[in-house]
Formats: sequence, C-alpha cells, structure tokens
Amino acid sequence: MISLEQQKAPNPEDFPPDLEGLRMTKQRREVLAVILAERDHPTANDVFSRAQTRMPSISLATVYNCLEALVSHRLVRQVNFERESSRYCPNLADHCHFQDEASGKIHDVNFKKGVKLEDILELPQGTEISHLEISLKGNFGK
Amino acid sequence: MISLEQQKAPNPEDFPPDLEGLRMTKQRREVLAVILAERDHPTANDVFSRAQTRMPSISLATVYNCLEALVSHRLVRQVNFERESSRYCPNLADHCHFQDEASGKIHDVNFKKGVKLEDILELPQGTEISHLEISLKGNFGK
DNA sequence: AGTGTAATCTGGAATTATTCTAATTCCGGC
DNA sequence: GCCGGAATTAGAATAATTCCAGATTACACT
Repeated sequence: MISLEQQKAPNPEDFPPDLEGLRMTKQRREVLAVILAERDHPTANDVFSRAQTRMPSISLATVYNCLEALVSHRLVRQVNFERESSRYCPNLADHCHFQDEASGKIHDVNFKKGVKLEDILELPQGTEISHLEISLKGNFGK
Repeated sequence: MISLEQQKAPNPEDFPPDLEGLRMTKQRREVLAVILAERDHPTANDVFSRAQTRMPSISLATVYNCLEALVSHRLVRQVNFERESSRYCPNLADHCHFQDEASGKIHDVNFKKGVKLEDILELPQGTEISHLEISLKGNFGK
C-alpha cells in the first residue's frame, strides 16, 4: 500500500487503480502526484501549471475536477485563507495552517497531544462536527 | 459611549462622528446599524438589501467600502466559511463560528475560560498571531 | 477483440463575489 | 461660503470557480 505520507515525489503510476474508492485516472494520478511532490500548498492554478509540464494536454477544468474528487475522497485537504484562492494539502493528519505574513508561506501546525475541541470550545450538548478549519496569520517563529 | 454589545437595534444617528478613529458617514452608520440589528451574520448582499430599505440610494460598492472600513477599524468582524461569500459579525469578543448544516444558520461559539492557543497548538517560539479564524460545520446541538 | 454504457476529460462560456475606475457629491476646516 | 480630500456611486473589470456540451476513454460483457 502506498503511504500518502512518504517524503519523496511519487510516480503517478505508483498509485493503485482505486484509492479510497476513487478510481484513479491518468489525470487524477498526475494531480495527486503534483500535490505530494512539493508540500507547499499550491493553488489550483499552481497544480495546473505543474501538471502541464508532464501532461501538456490537461485542462484547468480537469484539475478542478480532480481536486474536487481527491478532496471528497479525503486523499487531499482543501485549505482556505479568508477569500484567497483555495490551496491543497496532502497532510491528512489533524492539523491547521499558519500563513507567514512576511514570506507568504503556509506552514502546517499540529495540535498538542491530547487536545480535544470539546475541551476548548463551549459547544452545546450533542453537537457533531463534520468539518473544522483553523487558519492563522502572523509572524511564524524560529 | 455606545456599546457595540447592546441588544436592541441602534439608530444610525446614535453613533458618534468618530468610532475607533473611523469617521462615521451616513452610509457607514447605516451599514453598522444593519449589522448590529440582526446578529445573523449577513453577507454583503444581505447588508445591501437591508440598508436599501432605509437608504434607497446606497450602492453595493459603498456597502463593500463600508464593510471594509468597519472591519479594518475592528468595529465588525469578517467571517468566512470555505469559499462562500464573506459574512459580517458584530461580536467583537474572541470567538469562532459554527455553521449548522441543517439550518444553514451560523452560531457564535466562545472559547472556554482560560484557553490559550499556545496551549493547544505546536507553534514555534516567537510566533506572533495577527489573525485567527476558526470555522466549524456540522450539527449544532441543543 | 468488439460493442455498449457510463464516467471522465476538454475548451470555452457562464457565473459570482468582489474590486476597480472615473465622475460626482459631501463634509469639515478655513 | 469655498476648497480639498475623502466618500459615494454606477458601471465596468477581474478572478476564481463552475457549468456545459461534445469528444474521449475505460470498464463490463459478450
């Protein structure tokens, strides 16, 4: 089984024909490979231009289709900062995003161990969270 | 001094000529009054149509201008859910937003007392947060 | 291998929220 | 009351994303 957490750039051909119930086409493989290759939170347009270098015929609409398919099958996460264009992230672990205002770069930020949202937020009984997004901006340290 | 936390709908005329360093014009008063009147997180368009009932000559561009002025002077907060249009919230206390998927309604959610982000997130030393947005979706309880 | 059917891909048009522009109007200070 | 800068306005422009309709591809069954 291919781990999505591997560090080196994968070949699109290495993905099995079916990932998490999503049929992997040539284009979906390529889009996924692009996202895994550089974990820099590219926009749809970034993905498009990178994918084009290996697959000149791919269209932007297809990139959007593939991204939507990958996101809805939870192979990739969609990341939003305010009204900026969406970005895409292959890190499937629970985490949030920090945009450094000086560099523009986006960093993954993990939760400290054992943190549960119910401990932090005043949520009414019976609340079920289906989706959570935490976005930070500022000066990223170190 | 006018409290932005008051419960009844304010008259636009009640705002002083200068709020937090922002010169209050007729339109800005109206937009702010609209946002304070119903705390239902309206979009720019919602604000526009509500403002029009009392001020038929106001334009959508002006609503956008006013919202941007109010947000940048921290009289109002801008709220984003994924790629949906921005919404506006007069609650200036630290809080986050929960969109109930059944009703579409957005609820303010407070942090439990004493919660500090540094206790929750693995942020590198020296990180300074200038902006934070937490958006949740799901079934809101109670 | 050949055919039928459904899914996917493609390029371009359409949509939508938001921003820009240029002309007009307003307001506070002289 | 006038001046100058700020704010407002209507409409055009922009940008990200989605839609559409036709072409292509892939799988399932023979």
